[in-house]
Amino acid sequence: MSSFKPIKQKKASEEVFEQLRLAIFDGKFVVGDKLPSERELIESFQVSRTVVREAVKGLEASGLVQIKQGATGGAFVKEMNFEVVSSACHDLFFLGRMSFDEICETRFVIEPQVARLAARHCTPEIAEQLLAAEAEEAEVLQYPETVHARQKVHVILADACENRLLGAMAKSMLDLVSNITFKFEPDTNEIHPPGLHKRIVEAVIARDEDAAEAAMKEHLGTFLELLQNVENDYRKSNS
Amino acid sequence: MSSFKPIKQKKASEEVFEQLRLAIFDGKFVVGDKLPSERELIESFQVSRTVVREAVKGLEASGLVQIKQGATGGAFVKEMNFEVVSSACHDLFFLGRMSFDEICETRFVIEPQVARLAARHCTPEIAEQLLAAEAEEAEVLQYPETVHARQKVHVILADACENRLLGAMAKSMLDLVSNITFKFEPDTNEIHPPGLHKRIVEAVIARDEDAAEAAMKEHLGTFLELLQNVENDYRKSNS
DNA sequence: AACTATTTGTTCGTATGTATG
DNA sequence: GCATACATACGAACAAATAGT
Repeated sequence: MSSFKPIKQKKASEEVFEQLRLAIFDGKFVVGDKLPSERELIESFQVSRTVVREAVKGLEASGLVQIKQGATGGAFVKEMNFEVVSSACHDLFFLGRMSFDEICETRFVIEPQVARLAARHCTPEIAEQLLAAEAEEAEVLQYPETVHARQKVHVILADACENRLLGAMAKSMLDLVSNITFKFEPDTNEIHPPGLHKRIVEAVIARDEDAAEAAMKEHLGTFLELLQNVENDYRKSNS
Repeated sequence: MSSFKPIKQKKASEEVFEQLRLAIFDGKFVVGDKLPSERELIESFQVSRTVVREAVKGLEASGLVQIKQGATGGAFVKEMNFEVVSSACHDLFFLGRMSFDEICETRFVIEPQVARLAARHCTPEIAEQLLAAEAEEAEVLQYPETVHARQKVHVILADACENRLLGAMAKSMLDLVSNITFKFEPDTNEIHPPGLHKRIVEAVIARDEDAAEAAMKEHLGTFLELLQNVENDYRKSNS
């Protein structure tokens, strides 16, 4: 007898939001397509302009569409890429929901596998990029403003692993670590001596998956542990 | 000479959104806090109610706040959890930006490490849960409607690994795989015979990290390869 | 360069729904 | 039941951006 319907009084804008979202998922609007204009949506959904605008605004906040104004404006379905997971991770850390240790651990888990996959899919072009990055790295090591040069190898590997999700995760963690450690500027030469990437690069180019994974593991093992200690001290002295 | 600042004619609602977002990131509002009411925000920002509403709506779509109505209503800062990365992955797949193969590969990379970490942090409570899940799994194997029982072990491990990001990723991939494979309902008993989790559970409870990782790797290796073939056939026959 | 059409951005006034005390 | 405080919703109007004529 109690099998009556639970009348879901969903908010109108949520309803519109969901329907538009589903339509995009269903491929009724593909990348580059323009959603119906506000006026048309008002007609279709029989709601006020406020409701429509809130719904479309929600789509924009979700990264699904981009809104342009003007005569040829409207809400255009955006090319969604793997940056969404990166920015989600970014938010989680800066809201204090994710610890530095978790970031390091995640790097330690993912990057060796990324190196393995990169070794599996290594092409001559990738090899060239890796060698160039490593040469540059050794060259500019004395200039402290070129810290980012030391990340190039990691970025190249992330792109070369041919798994965009894992690549995005790796790059995101890398980004967070360097953002955080930038604050207390450790002696990078000590914490990250030159030549540390050499074995990784060699293994990847040789397409030796096991060696690539092992080399990355060893690299991150010493490197991240040092960083975690430094970060720990830094946090303690600031509280 | 060209070092003038570009006059950013940002939209008012974007401006309000950004300022509120920054305030939350800065800890000026912590979890459970109520943002100022619409009226107050109108006063502070000197904008219309619509602008304020769109901005707050954007915060809600970003998962930062939850809006409640009524006398004690308002926009409350939400406990942001790792669901955001899960939903980002969800969107990416359903938009066709992520392939089934990438999902499987990601699982294959992450879950063995999750098993390793779970073994490292295994408590008597976890052990109990694992054994219960495995017993239930063996018991209900003949009922096809209980497919989800076979995922319990994975979920428990994801929660037990004490790295929320890796746990969320693992659960998200698991969820996607079972959502997808549900469509073509393969003969699960063949593809996923009973007792496959046994070695994993034993290793985790014994806190043998290497064995846990290896057992999970072996489990996923055969399992995912089969699934990928089935999915491949399914997709071909549907196009 | 000026005009026009279209579309989003912003504001205001008003009314309604919902939860608390 | 009533008052209060809040979000939700509607509609009309004007502002601003943009492309085409």
